[in-house]
Amino acid sequence: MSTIPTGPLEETGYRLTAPRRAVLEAIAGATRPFTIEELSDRLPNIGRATVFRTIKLLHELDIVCRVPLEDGGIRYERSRSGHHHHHLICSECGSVTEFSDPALDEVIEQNATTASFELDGHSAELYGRCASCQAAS
Amino acid sequence: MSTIPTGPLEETGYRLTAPRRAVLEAIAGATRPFTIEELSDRLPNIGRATVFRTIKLLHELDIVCRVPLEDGGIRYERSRSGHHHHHLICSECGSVTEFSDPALDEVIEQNATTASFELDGHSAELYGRCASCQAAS
DNA sequence: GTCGGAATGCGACTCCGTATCATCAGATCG
DNA sequence: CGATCTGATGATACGGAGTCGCATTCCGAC
Repeated sequence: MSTIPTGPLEETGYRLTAPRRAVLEAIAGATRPFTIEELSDRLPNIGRATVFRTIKLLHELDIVCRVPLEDGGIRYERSRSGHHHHHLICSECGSVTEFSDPALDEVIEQNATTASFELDGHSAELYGRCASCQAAS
Repeated sequence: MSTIPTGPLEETGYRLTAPRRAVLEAIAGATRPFTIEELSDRLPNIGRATVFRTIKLLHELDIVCRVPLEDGGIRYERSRSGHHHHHLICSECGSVTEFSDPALDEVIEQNATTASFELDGHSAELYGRCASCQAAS
């Protein structure tokens, strides 16, 4: 089980409290993207509101990233790369793989430029079946 | 105000009812992406649930498309192209422009292939400021 | 015109996330 | 080490978004 750097919290003036440690540990121990509900269930001693608040904070600090599902649902995942990336989301087993591709970013930037659009950010999600689910059938 | 083909409804065995006509007309008259709430307000004689149901149906038939905003909110828009496309979303005025780019789709497919991922669908949204908002400042 | 079944409308309900606010506890400083 | 100040917590109420159940309506096929 990997640990999560607590630096970003301290450095930005946020307090490193017991509930936040607990959330960080739960996230470090997660093997797959989780919902707030699941996370909250694993932390019965911590208020639901605090879990929401903490995830929101960690999202702003790029420690976790938001994974939008095809059906509109949202899961979270520890951001491994720490910088911008995209997702391969398996609709069968729910696994999520991060990837980043300069070529993809470049094509996106080109489209923005063509439309005289001042690009600020973008998202790209790929939905389908992962390799192991294909092998399993 | 353009009209909307009713064919897709009839051809697939759905009934062309008065409420559905009203929703279709409201959508045809919309000048910008709308929320269900806004649509429902413009159709006071039609039940909220029916508006939800109708939009869901029209979305399945690709007559309207879902526009996911940066903050997680969702708007809908009449799908002009009728086929797969992406969005340029202005965070200042809220305008949405569709575009499609074979090169973008191709890069996405390449990434899927590289990861041995069986691609089923994808989404890509670009957030920033549109040309007219840039000109206005 | 009749009739069967799909569609509607109403209201209650669930789900997800946020606001409120009194209480608690990190971090800092003496 | 203990006081203090301020941000964080937790319980609960609240709000918006979307769904469900069910009695009623009405489309459209015959």
